[in-house]
Amino acid sequence: MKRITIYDVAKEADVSLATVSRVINDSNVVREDTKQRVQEAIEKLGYKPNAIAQGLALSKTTTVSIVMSEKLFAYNGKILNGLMDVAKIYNYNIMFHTTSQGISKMQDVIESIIKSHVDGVILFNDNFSEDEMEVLQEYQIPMVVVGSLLPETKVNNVGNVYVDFEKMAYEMVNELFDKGINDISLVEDKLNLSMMEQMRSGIERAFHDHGTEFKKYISYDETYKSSYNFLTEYFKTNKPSQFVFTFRDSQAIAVLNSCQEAGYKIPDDCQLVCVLNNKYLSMTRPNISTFNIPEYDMGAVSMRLLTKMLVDDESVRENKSIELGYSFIPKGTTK
Amino acid sequence: MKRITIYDVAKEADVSLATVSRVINDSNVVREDTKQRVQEAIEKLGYKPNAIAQGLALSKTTTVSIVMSEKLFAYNGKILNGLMDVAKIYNYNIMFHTTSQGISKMQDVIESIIKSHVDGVILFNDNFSEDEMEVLQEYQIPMVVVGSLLPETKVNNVGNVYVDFEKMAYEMVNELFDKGINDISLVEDKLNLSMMEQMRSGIERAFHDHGTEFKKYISYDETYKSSYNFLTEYFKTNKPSQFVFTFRDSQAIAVLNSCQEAGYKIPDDCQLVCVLNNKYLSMTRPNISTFNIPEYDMGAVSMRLLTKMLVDDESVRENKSIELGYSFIPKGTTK
DNA sequence: TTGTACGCGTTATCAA
DNA sequence: TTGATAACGCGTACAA
Repeated sequence: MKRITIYDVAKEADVSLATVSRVINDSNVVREDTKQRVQEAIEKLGYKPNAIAQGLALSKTTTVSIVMSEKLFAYNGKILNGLMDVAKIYNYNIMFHTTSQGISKMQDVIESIIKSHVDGVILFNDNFSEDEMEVLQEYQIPMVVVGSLLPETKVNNVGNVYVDFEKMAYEMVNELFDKGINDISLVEDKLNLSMMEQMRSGIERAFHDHGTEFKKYISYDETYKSSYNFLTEYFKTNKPSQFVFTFRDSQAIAVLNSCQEAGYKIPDDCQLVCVLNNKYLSMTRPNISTFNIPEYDMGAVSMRLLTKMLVDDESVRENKSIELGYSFIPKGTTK
Repeated sequence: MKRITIYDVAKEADVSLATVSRVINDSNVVREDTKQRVQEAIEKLGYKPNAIAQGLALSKTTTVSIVMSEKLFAYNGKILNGLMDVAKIYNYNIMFHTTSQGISKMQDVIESIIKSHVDGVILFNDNFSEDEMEVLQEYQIPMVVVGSLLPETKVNNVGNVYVDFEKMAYEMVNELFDKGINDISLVEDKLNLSMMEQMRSGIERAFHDHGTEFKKYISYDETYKSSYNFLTEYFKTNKPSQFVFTFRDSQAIAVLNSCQEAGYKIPDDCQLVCVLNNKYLSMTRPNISTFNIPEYDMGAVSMRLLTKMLVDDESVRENKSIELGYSFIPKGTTK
């Protein structure tokens, strides 16, 4: 079955292809009755414009690339939801790229982004180096980074939608100090290293403000099982900290389970917070305290920012950096 | 910055664009020294072929569409991983489409698939009607459906990679009957309705084989919270079934928590199985028994099947339906 | 208001 | 072995 082209429609409606093109693109110079005829022909033949040919003619694909690490997207469902919903509203197609250590290096992803001539790119944090961003920049591909605050960089003109994890950690630790709590741990999340870095630096700043030094940055393997095993062993000879920051659900649950099984009471012996919120935190006993990070909005705002940059870069030249708020959700693991 | 085209390379290497094209596409008729010259020019200018133009010229985009419902992809991470890895190997780009009730109806997704001229489509179950598949079929777009067994349909020539949930349920229930257990419930999962249908029919068949009738197909709202609340209320006046099938982690955990809190012992008073396995099932006490569904393989096999269909449909004409195995993983909620 | 003709960047066919 | 040139399907100046 041959695909219907604009020529077929033109012949059917007995006009030139230019006229058909005008009808498709809502030009208002077409006379009403010919417009009618053309639309009937389109309907009759079931014509759909070829986006590839349009892309070539216009040098515009109405497609944006989303890049995230293979391990992350199970956790970033809501961000992805936000991205997809807004992309749908603006009629953008999504090219989806994942990166992982072995099979798909960022290098290949960049290569395919450039070849595909997508109109813009959305990058998740922890996925790329500055060099890699510069490559994209050379090709003038509009770009927004979603996740945490982008460090000062020579790569300019990049959109950034973020939550200020540094501030979040800083404020929380200050409050803890006010309550007399100073034995605080931060459990590393290898999937979100840039966010970890910011939280750590916020905590360090708070410690420093109180004339002391933060030492309990805990780093071990990334799976629930190994975390759980590590901690179970650890708690045989060590007491838990007064307060533990974790980033993801599974880390928090590992702490909760191992700690409770070692005979410690939560939140009495050890308070616990998990930064990223999801339903699993409500399935434990007690429920795990967390933050309300506006994940869906992070996606939605990022995509909206990108579309603005695509339509008219000037209009957003000065405010490509958008901070989103957060709030603490106390549950059963803090007091 | 103007993008480098094949013309620029031709001029730089002092050959015609035809020759450049031959070098790019590994034609073996090019003399070695000119090939050298061209490659140097490509290198020097940083030329990358424009995939859009290639797509137009070849009527082939090396892009495949993946369609899944917005709510599902948080659960289908592993399938997606399998899909992406294999796509990467065969150098296919991925167009990612999500469907949801409001914003992006399947109709729009189909429209954009057709316009994009992707080479093939991978559909997740529960995402489309037979009519919608027929539309894709009309446009001759190769298609594979991943998830559960496709029912007999007039839409032919569709790939299908599946796990036989009907058999799984049937076998398990038979074993239960052998052990004298006949009070069995199946909790509906609204996110995976076609799989539910198959499990239900497997259970019904087993009941029928034993001369009785299956009645405990339980259906309520889909979130953890509402499930938990429903069950908590339910167990105030009702005993749990001897054996409960759930599909997703949150449903299983809702049963586990509410049941235990109502004073029932698991697995003594009530046995529990969750079909889809993930790490959260190991975070509960006791750990929840489950099945090993080869999710990653489902994705990988699907994509490989699709690429085969794209390259040479004849070679796979007779075996487009691929069943993958499963196995039971007993943990603490069964005995 | 409509049509003609060129350009978008490739591949492929044919001559040379 | 190489080079012109016609497609691929569309948008758009420009002409009519």
